[in-house]
Amino acid sequence: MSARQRVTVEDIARACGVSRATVSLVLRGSPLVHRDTRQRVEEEMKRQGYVYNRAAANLRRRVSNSVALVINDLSNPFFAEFASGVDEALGGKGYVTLLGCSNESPQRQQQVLNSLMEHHPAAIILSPAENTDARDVARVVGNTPVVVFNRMLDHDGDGFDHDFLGLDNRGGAMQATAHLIERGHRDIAFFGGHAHSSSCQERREGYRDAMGKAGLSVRDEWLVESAPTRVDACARSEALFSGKTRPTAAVCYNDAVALGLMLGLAHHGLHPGIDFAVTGFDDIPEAAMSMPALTTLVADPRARGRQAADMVLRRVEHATPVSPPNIVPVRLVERTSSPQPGSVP
Amino acid sequence: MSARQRVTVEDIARACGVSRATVSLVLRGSPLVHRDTRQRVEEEMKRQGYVYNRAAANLRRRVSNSVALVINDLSNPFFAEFASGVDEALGGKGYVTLLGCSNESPQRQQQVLNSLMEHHPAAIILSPAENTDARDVARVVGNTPVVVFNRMLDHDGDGFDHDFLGLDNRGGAMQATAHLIERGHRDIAFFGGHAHSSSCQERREGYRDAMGKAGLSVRDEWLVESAPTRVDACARSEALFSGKTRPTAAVCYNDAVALGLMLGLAHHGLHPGIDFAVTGFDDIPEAAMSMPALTTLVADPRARGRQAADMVLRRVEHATPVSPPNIVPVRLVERTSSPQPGSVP
DNA sequence: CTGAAAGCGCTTACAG
DNA sequence: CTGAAAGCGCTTACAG
Repeated sequence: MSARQRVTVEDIARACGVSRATVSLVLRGSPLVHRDTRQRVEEEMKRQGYVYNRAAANLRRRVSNSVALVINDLSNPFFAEFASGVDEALGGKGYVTLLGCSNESPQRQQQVLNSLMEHHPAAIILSPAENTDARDVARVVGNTPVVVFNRMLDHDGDGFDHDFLGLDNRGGAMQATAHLIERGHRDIAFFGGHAHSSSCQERREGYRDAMGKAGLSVRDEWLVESAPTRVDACARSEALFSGKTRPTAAVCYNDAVALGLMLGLAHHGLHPGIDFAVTGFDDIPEAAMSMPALTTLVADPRARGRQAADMVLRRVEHATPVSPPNIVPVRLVERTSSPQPGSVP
Repeated sequence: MSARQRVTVEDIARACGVSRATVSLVLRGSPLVHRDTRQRVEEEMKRQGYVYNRAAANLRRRVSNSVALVINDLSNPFFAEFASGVDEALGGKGYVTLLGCSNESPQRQQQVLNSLMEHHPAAIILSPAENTDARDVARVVGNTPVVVFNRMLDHDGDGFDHDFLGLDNRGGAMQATAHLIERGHRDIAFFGGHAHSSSCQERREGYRDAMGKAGLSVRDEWLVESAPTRVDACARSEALFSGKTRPTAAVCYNDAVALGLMLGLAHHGLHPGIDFAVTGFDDIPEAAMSMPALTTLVADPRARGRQAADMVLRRVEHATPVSPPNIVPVRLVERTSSPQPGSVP
């Protein structure tokens, strides 16, 4: 009673007077074993409190039922929702999620990947830290299938084969910009994000595309960088009004930035949704609940999480080759934050 | 080249002309092996791209380096931060996080626990779904150390030994209520939360304590339930004004509820922070950024995550017994959402 | 349908 | 310091 011995198939087999193989067949639901035998075995397992040791089984079968999920920033609701979607889909298919957080540090991410690889996951879902080098990732993951989410890696393509799931950043920003132009705005800024990140670059391109197509010019002082967070966006908001031509609207890098900007505007005596128009990107839950409600692009991170899990499991289970990048369209949802041009001086 | 054989200690041993035991000693950093031998082995491992199989090692050593983390709602920033803190602390101590999400469903939680148990985690950190029955949890976790976070389980104490980490809900709500009383409010409501949840009950008790101590009465219609989310709180906000004595302030179940209420007040033409006072609970990042900034209680979920990880690892590594419940004090932070009584009719 | 044997990749005494 | 042997808990052919 003291030495807490784990109960194994051996114990069950002995108690039932059958061999270990038979117990194993019961465990795996084989039709080979007689239903009476099966029932006896199952009752004995319950009686002794047997719990399957999947690690041992996986070792013997040379398979894995874990998937590593490496997240850059779990405190960002966008990625938390994504993670939740991944876990939901993996769980539904009998896989277990090995979680690792990089907190946007490529060094930490490398450690996390190394540590998770020791568990030989069947696949890896990587929402990379900013400035992740594809060659670093390639070195550690070996030939484990990888799907990269949301951001492209630096030096991508240098022989690191992986799936990619991302949003149509360019198209989304185009939609947002076109929407503001339709509303009558001509002096439109692009606000927030780190200019070196692939998603920011793509969104800026979409913005430029739409501006160019409408024959509108883009002023340098209308391209304002910020960390992709509410706090920094709020702090940087006055930069929008430092030039001589003040914009009447801003396409924001994402919702967090847009909400931060709205707050900053309020501090400057401007009323977003009345005398300044703002759009976001992502449609986080707060977007619909803000005052004014935020016009934004629906990215549905939870669905993206399920999708990433499905992509990676398809590769694992059907040994399919790497697919071309999977770029998900985003849909504009109009709310009250993007009115017609108002009384901005 | 085709049959992707995994490289094992055997391969390394053969290539170096040593035994598997020697390679194993190198892996585990034993001082027993000569430094030249060690170096040869390490180089060979690098050359062949060896990756340690920790599952095999754990099986042989009869230990585990994984900890199961079961989260009720990852899309809630409070729990996402908590999860992030757990992962950070576990990773720092060489453990890996097995993630599972219950999405507030006790049934799903049971499945998740069952699935995670097959990996024989060293410990379990459980942020339980509402209405989780302690006996269900006890049945599946066997003698694995468990720390329960944030909410008490139903039928707790019936022989299910576990650690508990929670917030001082009662004390926190007392502080918030006392703060409003100090500001001059007398008609104070308690708004939001599910009345059957332990945390809501405790917070309501703290509220009643403070009201009673100040000789103020609590009216039934001032106890308003809601789901602990922004959306539902917003929808339920008019219930505050259905009675004949309208409150001038509300102690809210948590920040999400407080933010939702503020929005609902705005829809009713009330200006929170000017003619109605509101307090929250948790201090989520949005709290400081809202308009008006939310007076609330600092719970620091990320630190709580690290703390939960430390608690559980102490039990695992030093085989310490279950501790008494660990109730963390919370600190009031005063912001602009809780002014003196205003012009409420 | 069931049993005996081998083996997944590692570690642990036990000799030398 | 190193080698040979046994074993963690399971599964997989292979016979019967």
